[in-house]
Amino acid sequence: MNELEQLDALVQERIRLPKNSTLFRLGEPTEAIYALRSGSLKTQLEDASGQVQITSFLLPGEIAGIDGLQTDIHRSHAIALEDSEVCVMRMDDFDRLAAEMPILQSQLRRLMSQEIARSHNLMKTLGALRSEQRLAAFLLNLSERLSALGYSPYEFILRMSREEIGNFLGLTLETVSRLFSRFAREGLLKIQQREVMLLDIETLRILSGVECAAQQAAKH
Amino acid sequence: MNELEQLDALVQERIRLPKNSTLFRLGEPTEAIYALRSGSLKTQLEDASGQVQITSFLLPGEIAGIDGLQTDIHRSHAIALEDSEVCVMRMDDFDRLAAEMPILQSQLRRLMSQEIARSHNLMKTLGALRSEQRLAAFLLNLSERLSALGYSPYEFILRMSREEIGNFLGLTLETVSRLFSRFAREGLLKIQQREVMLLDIETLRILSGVECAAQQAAKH
DNA sequence: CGTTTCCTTGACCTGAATCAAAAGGAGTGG
DNA sequence: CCACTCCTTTTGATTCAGGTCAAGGAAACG
Repeated sequence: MNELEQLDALVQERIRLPKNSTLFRLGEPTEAIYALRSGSLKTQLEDASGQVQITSFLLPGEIAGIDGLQTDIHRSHAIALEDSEVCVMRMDDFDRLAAEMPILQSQLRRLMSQEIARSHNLMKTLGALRSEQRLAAFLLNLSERLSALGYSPYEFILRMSREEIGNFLGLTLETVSRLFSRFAREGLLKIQQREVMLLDIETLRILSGVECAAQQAAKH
Repeated sequence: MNELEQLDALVQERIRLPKNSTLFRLGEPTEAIYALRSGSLKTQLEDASGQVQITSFLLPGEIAGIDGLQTDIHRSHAIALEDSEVCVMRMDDFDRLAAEMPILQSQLRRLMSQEIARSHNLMKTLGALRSEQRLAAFLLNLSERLSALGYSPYEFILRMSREEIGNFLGLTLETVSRLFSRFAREGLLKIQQREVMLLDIETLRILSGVECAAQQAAKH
């Protein structure tokens, strides 16, 4: 029985989320964490001026709401990119159950640690990579996660707009669009609206920043 | 009191870190988390090509090593920016003690949640702000944290080089240097090498991105 | 259908990177 | 204490990646 299945056992309550509906909003009390069962979500920060930064796109099996456990107030919005369904794990129940099943605590710890690692990697993407590298890394990341879910790593549908991708990657929607066109022109992928087909994952991987390693290896 | 004694036992071990020494390195097993007692640290990711991204600068009271709890392997380096001292909390001991003191678990949870929030905010800085906003936000953040420690929020010493600030903020060292010069020319601060004196925190705050809110408020 | 939202593409501009040079400090050894 | 090197920082000149502005076009939607 894997971790998610165990966490699943803790859950009776489910919520259906129509496209564009919010699972939680910034400022609301944190009562639960949520495991995405189907569909996809985005989470985003928003400051006083309305300026938004998307901090993650979630796929089935991934967790929303583990920020905000500090203050008991959500620090972000979680919004469905398509009709979705989540499992609710109330923190009260969690704590009660965790008293009997200590492993739950360490599983939550793992999930949080994973989120920290993910955020740090994203900081690297935003701080150190150029636009083409960012988009290539983004596509490969999606591809891998979908693959882990049993979907094709080569062909998938983007559930988010160009603008959302751009916001997430620290680029404008025009730049994202141009990069898609260029990648398509160069034969790396095919893209039609939100349907993507990755044609040359190896080159994308090189593009995404691993190429430095290859270069350095070549020198020796 | 028993509990306090236990807590004490948890952190009896201390480590002195000379400047530039490493507390832990990427790839090493995660045996403990570390609370900084004095001095300052940086943590940084490093990929196969040697490309580095600094993910945090730590001040006394802050925690290092809570990434890596997922895989039991550190995903970053932690390096002392000056002679420093840390308290060691071995995860074995922590888990044993937490069985008797459940509050420890929730405290760790808070710390991790805090780190997630911090990373997300930084993502916003890296993804959405322009260079001057990034540096202003960086200085104000340092100022606030130092202030919380009882130091002056106006006058402090940067323990990191221009290059390290630039890396952290996704800028080049030249850009950081130019911004310091410009801020000084505009009377926002004085800077001499690594000694900073903030002269106009309000304007810095406006610069750092809150100005949008002010503008919007002004419209209504 | 018409309307709206999203995407693409082009022209142009600008903020920050890059390249280059010099100057200031800090540490070292004579 | 000075002369030396090394490292960090500053500043200038130039370039360029990506942003901004603008206009069409294609899907999606009621």
